Amino acid sequence: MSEKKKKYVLRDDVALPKPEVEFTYRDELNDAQFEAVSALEGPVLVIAGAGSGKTRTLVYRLAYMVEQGIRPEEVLLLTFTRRSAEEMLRRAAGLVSGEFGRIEGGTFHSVAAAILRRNAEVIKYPNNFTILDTADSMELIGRCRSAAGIDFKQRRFPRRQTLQKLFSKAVNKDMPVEMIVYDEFPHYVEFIEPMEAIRGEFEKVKAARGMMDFDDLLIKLIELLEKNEAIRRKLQRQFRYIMVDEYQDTNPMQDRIVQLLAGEKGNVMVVGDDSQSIYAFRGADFRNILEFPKRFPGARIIKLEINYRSTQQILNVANATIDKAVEKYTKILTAIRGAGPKPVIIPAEDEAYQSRFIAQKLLEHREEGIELNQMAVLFRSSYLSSDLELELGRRNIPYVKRGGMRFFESAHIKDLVAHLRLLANPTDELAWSRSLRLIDGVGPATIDLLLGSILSDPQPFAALLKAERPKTESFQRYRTLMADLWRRRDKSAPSELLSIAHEYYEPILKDKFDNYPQRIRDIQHLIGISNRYRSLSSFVTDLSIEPQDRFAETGDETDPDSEKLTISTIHSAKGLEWQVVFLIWAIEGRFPSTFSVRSDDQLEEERRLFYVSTTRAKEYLYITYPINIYDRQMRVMCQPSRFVEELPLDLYDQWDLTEGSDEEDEADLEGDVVH
DNA sequence: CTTTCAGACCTTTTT
DNA sequence: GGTCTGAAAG
Repeated sequence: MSEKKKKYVLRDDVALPKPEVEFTYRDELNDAQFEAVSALEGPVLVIAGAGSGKTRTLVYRLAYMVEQGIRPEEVLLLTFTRRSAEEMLRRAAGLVSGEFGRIEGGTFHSVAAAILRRNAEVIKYPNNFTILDTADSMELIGRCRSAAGIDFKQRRFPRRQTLQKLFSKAVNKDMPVEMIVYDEFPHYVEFIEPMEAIRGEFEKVKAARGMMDFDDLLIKLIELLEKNEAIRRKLQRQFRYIMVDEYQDTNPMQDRIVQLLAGEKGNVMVVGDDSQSIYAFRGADFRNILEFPKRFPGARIIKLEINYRSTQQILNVANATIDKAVEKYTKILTAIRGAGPKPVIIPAEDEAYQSRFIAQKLLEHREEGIELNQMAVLFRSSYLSSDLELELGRRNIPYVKRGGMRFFESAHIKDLVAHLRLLANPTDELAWSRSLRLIDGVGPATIDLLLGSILSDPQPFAALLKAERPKTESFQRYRTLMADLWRRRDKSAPSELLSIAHEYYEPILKDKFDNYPQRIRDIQHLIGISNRYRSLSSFVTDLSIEPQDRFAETGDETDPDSEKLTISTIHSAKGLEWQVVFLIWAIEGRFPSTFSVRSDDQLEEERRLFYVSTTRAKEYLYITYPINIYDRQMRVMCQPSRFVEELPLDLYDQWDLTEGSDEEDEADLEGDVVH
C-alpha cells in the first residue's frame, strides 16, 4: 500500500506559452520596443536612450491601442511641444485608420488651459481668463513694482525681469521666494520683504483681472484636481491611458498632475532619458525619473538601449561625454549602424573663419547628395548664430532658425493682438494699457486715468466710450475701432477682426518701426494663421501658449521641394536628427556658458546639453570653435570647451584651416587632415 | 503731460 | 544689439 504513495510536487512555474500578442507591425519593433508598445495596463517607465526609437515606440503604441479597440478619446498624450504631439498622431494615423484627431494631446500647459476653461468656476476664475506669456508677466510685475513705491535710486532694486524669473522659479521648484533668493540671488537678500510684497500684489491683480501666467496654469490645475473629487474622478475615467514624453524635463508640478490624472492604478507610461535632461533652469528635475517607481509602485521598467541613429564613432564621443556625468541611470547604448567617419574638431582663427568653414563644408556635403534638410548647425545660445546667418545669406543658403526670439513675442504682433485680447477678456489690464500706449498723445498719466474708469466699470467698453478726457483725433480713432470690434466680437471670424485691427494699426506701425515692411508681412502671415480658427478665445489662447518658431509657418514647410538648412539652439533641437551636424562655438564661456560654471549642477546640465548636441548626428559630426574672439574691440584668446578638451584623442580627427591658393576663389578654404 | 534722446547695463536655454 | 532710466525739450 505504502509503495503506491507517490510524491507529487506542485509548481507554479509551469504554464502554456503566453499566446503571442497580435500586432500588425510586430516585425518593425525590437523586443524592448514591443514590450513598451504592448504594456498597456499599469505604470510603465521607459528609459529611452538617444536615438533608440522613442518616438517610433510611442507612435506604434498609439497604433497598437487602436488595434486593441481602445477609443482614442480615452488617451491623453502629453508632449513637450504641440508640434511633436501632432507629428506622432499623424504618423500613427498612417499606420492604422483610427480617429486620432480625438486623442487629447499637447503640452502640459495647453491641456491644463483646456481643462481649466471648462471648470474655471471651481478655482474662482472666469472661464474667459487671459493667459500671460513671459513678457506679459514681466510687464505686470513692473507695474506692481512701480505701485509699491520703492525708492529705486538708493540701492539697486531687482528689475522686473529678475523678479519674474525669481517668482517663476519659486513656483516651479515649489520653494519659498526667500530660499530662491538665498540660493541664486544672494545679492538681493536685503530686498526679500519688498519682493514678497510685490509678489503678493502680482498674485492679487492676476486673480482680480482673470489673468493666469504659465505657472498658474499648472498650479490651478493641481488645485482644481485636488479640491474637486468629482472632476478628478471624471477625468481619471476619461483618460484611461496616459503617455508622457520627455519625462526627464518635467517639473514637480507636472509630475503631480500626472499622478492626479492617473489615479491609483493608473495606466500611465512615461518615456524619458535622464542623460538628456536640459530644462533644470526652469524647474525640471530629472530625479522625477528616478523616483517614478516609488511613486507608482509596481511600475515596469523598460530600457531601450539599441541606437538606430548614429554611427559607432559618434556614439563613442557621446558616451565619453556622458560617462563623466555624476548622476545617471546606467544604460549602455549600442550602435546598430557601422563605424562611419570619425567626428572632426576644427579650431578656426576667429568667428568669421568658423562661419566660412561651415558654409563651405555643408555645400560640399550637398554636392555629395545630402540635402540641406539633412543638415543642421547647433549652438548653445541663440545670439551665437548672427555671424553664421550673415555668411549663409552671402552664399544664398536657405535656412530656418529654431529657438531664440519668438514670432508671437515680437512687439508688433503683441500690439495688434492686444486689441483682440480685450474682446475675449475685457478686464485684461495689460492689453488695455498696451493698446492705449499706442495712441498718439497718450502717455503713462493718461493711461492710468483711463484704466481707472475702464476697469472699475462693469462694462469696460462702455466706460471707454464715456471717457471725456483726451479729446484728440487719435483717441477718437481708437474708440471707433474698439466699438467696431466689440460690436462684431461674436459675429466675425478671428481673421476678420484681426484685419480690422490691422487697418487701424498699420499707420502706427509704420511710424514706430523702421523695418515696417517686414513687420507688415508678419502680420499678414498671422492673419493667415488665424484663418484656421473659428473662435477668438482659442486663437488668443494658442497665441500665448504655443508660441511657434519664427519661420515655422512660412508655408514652405509642407512643400517637399523646399530644401533648407536648420540652424538651432540645442534646446530646440531636442528630439530631432540630421545626417550632418555642426556644433559651433565650443569654447569655455559660451559652451559651457559663463553662467553655468558657478555651480556643479548647472555644469552637469551643460554636459548633458553637449551630449544632446552630439547625439543629433547620424553620420557626420563637426565641432568647431574660434581661437580668437573680439570682445569690445579687444582680441581675446579662447579656451576650447572643457567637453572637447576631455575627449580621448583617438576618438576624433582634427583639421586645421588654411586659406586656399591664389588661383582659387578668395572665399575658399581647405580642410587638411592632421593626424 | 508726452516725447525724445543719451547713456548705462546686461546679454542662456523655453512652456 | 536691445532694454531700461533719467533728464530735457516740445
